[in-house]
Amino acid sequence: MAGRRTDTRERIQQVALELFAERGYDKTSLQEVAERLQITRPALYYHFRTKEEILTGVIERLVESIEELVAWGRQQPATTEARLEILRRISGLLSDQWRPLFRFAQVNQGALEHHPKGERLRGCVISLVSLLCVPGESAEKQFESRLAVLAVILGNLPLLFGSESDPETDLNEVALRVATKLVTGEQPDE
Amino acid sequence: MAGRRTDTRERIQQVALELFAERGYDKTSLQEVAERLQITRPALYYHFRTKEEILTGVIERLVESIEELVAWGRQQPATTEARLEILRRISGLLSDQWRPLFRFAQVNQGALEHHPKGERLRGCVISLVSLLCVPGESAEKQFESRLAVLAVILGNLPLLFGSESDPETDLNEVALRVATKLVTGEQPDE
DNA sequence: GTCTATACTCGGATAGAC
DNA sequence: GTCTATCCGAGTATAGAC
Repeated sequence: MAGRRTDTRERIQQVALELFAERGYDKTSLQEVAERLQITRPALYYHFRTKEEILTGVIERLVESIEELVAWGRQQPATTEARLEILRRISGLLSDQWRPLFRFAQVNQGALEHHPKGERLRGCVISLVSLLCVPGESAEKQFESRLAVLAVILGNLPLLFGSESDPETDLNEVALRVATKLVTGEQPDE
Repeated sequence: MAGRRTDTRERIQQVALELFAERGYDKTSLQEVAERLQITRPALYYHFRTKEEILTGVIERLVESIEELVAWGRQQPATTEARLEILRRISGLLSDQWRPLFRFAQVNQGALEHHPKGERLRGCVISLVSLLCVPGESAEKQFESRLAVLAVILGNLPLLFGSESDPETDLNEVALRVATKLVTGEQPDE
């Protein structure tokens, strides 16, 4: 897993992620990918056997980064403070490194669903959303735990939750406060 | 807007909705649509000038049904009871008539984003999600109002919120209770 | 007014030359 | 490791049959 002479493979994946996130998987032609890399279309087929295999690579990166966070989150204690820390961590990643990956996931939701690796991706997204659930709890508490994670995620997608009235507010902040309330069971603390 | 002698046009839209919801817009070929209708591919072009125009028809149905609900919801009083009634109504529609339409919207999120009519669809989905917002309220309250609607919607997408531990629970019921709490500001009433 | 036959273009994919 | 040539399938356009 080392000593690759050129970096073409990685560059393809990077350009593909960009284009897939912008225009969507299906609407992105390999022609465009090749052009942006200054190579010809069939040249791509040296590095990947199929267009879908390029997708696979991008999905794997997404899956790995989520699984990493889930693994970390699982070995945190079940205290309220630790759970809030998990929420903050998710929010931080989303507004930073994860942004393009999540944009990609959102735009290509349909393509991901029919992809071989889609099952695994779905599984780890569920793990992420369920990270704050405690096994013994009631169905309602579990739903609230998941909703809290979702709230933080949605706080990073202004499209749906942008408040027309006052666009100044930091949506992330608001989402985090609402998620906190959901997890702690209402505690306005102000 | 009446007196069409054959129903081919409607049948195309119906079959298209089915296939788009199943396999996704891009992965559905006009060949498949035509085959399922027992006509030839070019015959579709008599009724619709392009594949995208078929999509447009499906989107319009979706938009209309949402706008209808939003219009009704907007003329409800701002009382707590009325807001809960709105949530119940959304939940009811989702688990019934809207199910295929929402599955379609979910699978084809990417395609919808790049469609001319996508803007309008997005707008009316935002209206739907914001239906319980009251203009003067704090950003937090508004976020919670939107989250309540989302919760009800998510309660109908078992994929993400299914509880492994006890799959017997009616997710809709749970979602509705959680949404109620969000709207009324915590009131366990049990 | 409704559909079929045919043909064109473009994008994904393969084989083989350099 | 990349390019040329080529194939195939899908969206699209048009002519014309009924």
